[in-house]
Amino acid sequence: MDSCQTCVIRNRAICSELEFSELEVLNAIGHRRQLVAGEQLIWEGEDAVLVANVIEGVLKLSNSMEDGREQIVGLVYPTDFIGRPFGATTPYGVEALTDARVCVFARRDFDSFARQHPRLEHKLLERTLAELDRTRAWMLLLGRKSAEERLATFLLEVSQRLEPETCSAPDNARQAAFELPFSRQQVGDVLGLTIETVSRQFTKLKRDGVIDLPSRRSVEIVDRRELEARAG
Amino acid sequence: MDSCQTCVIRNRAICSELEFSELEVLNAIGHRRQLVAGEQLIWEGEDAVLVANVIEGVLKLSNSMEDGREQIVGLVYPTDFIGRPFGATTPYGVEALTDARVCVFARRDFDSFARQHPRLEHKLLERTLAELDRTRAWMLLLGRKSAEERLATFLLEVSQRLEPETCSAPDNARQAAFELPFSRQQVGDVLGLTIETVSRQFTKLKRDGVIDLPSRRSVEIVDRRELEARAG
DNA sequence: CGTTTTGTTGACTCCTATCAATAAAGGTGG
DNA sequence: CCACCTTTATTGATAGGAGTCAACAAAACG
Repeated sequence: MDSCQTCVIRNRAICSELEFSELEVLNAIGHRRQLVAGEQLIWEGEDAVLVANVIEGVLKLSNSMEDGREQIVGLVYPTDFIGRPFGATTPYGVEALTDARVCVFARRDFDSFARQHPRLEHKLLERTLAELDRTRAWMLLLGRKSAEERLATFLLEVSQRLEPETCSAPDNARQAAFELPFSRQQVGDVLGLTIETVSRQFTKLKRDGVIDLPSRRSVEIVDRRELEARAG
Repeated sequence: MDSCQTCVIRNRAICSELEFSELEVLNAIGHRRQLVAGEQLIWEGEDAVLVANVIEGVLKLSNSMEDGREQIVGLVYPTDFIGRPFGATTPYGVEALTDARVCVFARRDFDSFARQHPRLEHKLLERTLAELDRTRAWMLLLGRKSAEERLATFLLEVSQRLEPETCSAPDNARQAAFELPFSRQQVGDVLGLTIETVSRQFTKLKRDGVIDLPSRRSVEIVDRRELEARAG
């Protein structure tokens, strides 16, 4: 049952477009792994021994400094690819933010499989290019936006990437209400802010009637237009 | 004479590893273009009509906001690839910071050539992955580093990527003295700082004997160890 | 329930942005 | 080659936004 054939992300991850016979090979070199929230999959700077696909859950990629300062440099959602193929080391740590299921491969196995399957490499290239675009857009936020603009931008992005449990909604659906898979500290680590500043900005957006916060981790976008205006 | 055969970056760009016959095809669909400092090659958000390879010079990739705030999201040097293959739009502007020579391709021509040449796509994938790593490292700088740490980190990186005119030095040579291809404003746009803050940090590093500034655009690293310490 | 973790709020500080005035380079044309 | 003008960089004074430190509140957890 844990095979590519029954995989829920089968048609949306980089393994889509592979033929039946190819999938069997891929299935043989990879295996499923269940992660609990907070579990580390890859340590920053370690030899790049594995790569993976996210099946379910949200994970963070992060860089940190010796003195403890940390910056989340990427968030990965279902269908996203994790790890550093064709490289000696994975320059960022990977940790599950929610319970998660991933499909992991030994990097060397994956590398050689990929090199023999141009369609897979092409998919990976398209994904990597898209991720680079997203990352660069985030640089504008980190370099030039105010705390309020950062949080507003973040909430809008999360509402797009967090799809509803039910698959009935259209592909580009934006959720008005959702559960944040992040603590305040993690939101700070994504936005380059302290936890206190994040908290104050949440409070401000709520006080101004732009969002509602039914509970610690849940957010409801009350006035999307206004939130977009505040995103800069 | 303007052919791939005589190209100075022939063996270091994504076109390396292509065979003679393939190079001829590539040569036919691309052409050289000379840019003067300040010339815009691609506008932010425009249809992705062209991609290019940098032969000589330095160019910036930047994102900006309606109110004029700008963030440089990437710097490209000789052998680097420019543009957004397989995508509808190029989400950042590309402008030459120095006089530059590039080898440009219509994106559609390049896309179809690439899809037929897995070795080229593989090279492009490796480069894109490396660029993504560099970009993510930059996020730590933008999100968490102080002005002094940012400038120190920047000077160290530039000294690595700016190779000497003479090709005699080893591949990973780090220049102690070099000409910055950037104005103070551009340094600010890379680091997410204002021009005044950049200027003050330059002055401070000079006053402390870590660097010397023989002229506006030239920098000499006097105490690399100390500069590294200040880079965080 | 008590304990621990996480989040909020307040007071205050500090770093960087902003505003403003010079100073130094760089170009241009006589 | 030099005066003139423009652009770029430096420096100072001040303000403001986010960080820091600290107390408290509210969930979460056992």
